[in-house]
Amino acid sequence: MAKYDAKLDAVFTALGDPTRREILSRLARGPASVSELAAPHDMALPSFMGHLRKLEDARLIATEKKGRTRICRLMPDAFLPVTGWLEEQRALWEGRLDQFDDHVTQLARKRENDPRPKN
Amino acid sequence: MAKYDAKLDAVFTALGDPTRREILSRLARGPASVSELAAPHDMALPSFMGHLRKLEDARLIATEKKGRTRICRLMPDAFLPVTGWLEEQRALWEGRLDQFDDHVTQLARKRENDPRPKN
DNA sequence: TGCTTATTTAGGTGAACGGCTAAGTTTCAG
DNA sequence: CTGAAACTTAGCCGTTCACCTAAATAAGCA
Repeated sequence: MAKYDAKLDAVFTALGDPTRREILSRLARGPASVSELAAPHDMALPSFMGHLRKLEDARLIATEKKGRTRICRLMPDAFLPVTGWLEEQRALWEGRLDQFDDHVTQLARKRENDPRPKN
Repeated sequence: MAKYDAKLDAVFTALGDPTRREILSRLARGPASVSELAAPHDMALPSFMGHLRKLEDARLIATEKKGRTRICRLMPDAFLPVTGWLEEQRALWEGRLDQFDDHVTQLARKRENDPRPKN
């Protein structure tokens, strides 16, 4: 477990910014050039490129230069560590609920055998 | 859609730190006091409290002061916006794949009616 | 009351973030 | 060959991050 940890840092923090999430949503619909991606974002290009950089560092996107334009595309597998971690957490949490259920069940059983021990 | 956006920022960036993810994993097994939580983390308490603060701001945990100790517990519902967003992305992505399939299918059909148009 | 435990507050540091402008570089189009 | 398009590099700026130490507070307990 926790094999993905190094990547989780990069991916989660990359997802922690609305601009970057919007970029991903756009790219989910298909590849696009930098300026196409940047157009809806009221931001200087260098700032915008910073976001692309982070997404690429986190392997959430890959880019390729074609002539003078750079094409970006989504790398959906990069979400796997994230969904994996969330799944782990859910398992832990539900495991805990099960224990709680067991506990309650056991209490109930005890009460049946020996009703109102004290109270 | 995107109703959760404000929360997504806080939750994703909260999850972007390994210390904070470990805290969540620990709390998935049940509530704990600040010092219990801090024990495995080689870090000064004030630093550690900073992490708890962020988790609480993101509503991933809730805390309550009991006497001189503060008890922390997981708030698993805070993951819903995250899983929701990931689900949205997956839907977009798969929608795109479907379109691609359609496109290929159409090309194939065309080719059957009119084999080797050029090549 | 006074000691100890469990935070909490205050404040400081260096690095990273998210934004900017200005000035390249590379490629395409005429 | 020249100019516009599409990035790219360099560098500055104020804020937030993730740490730290030192000192203050609050609550049990002997």
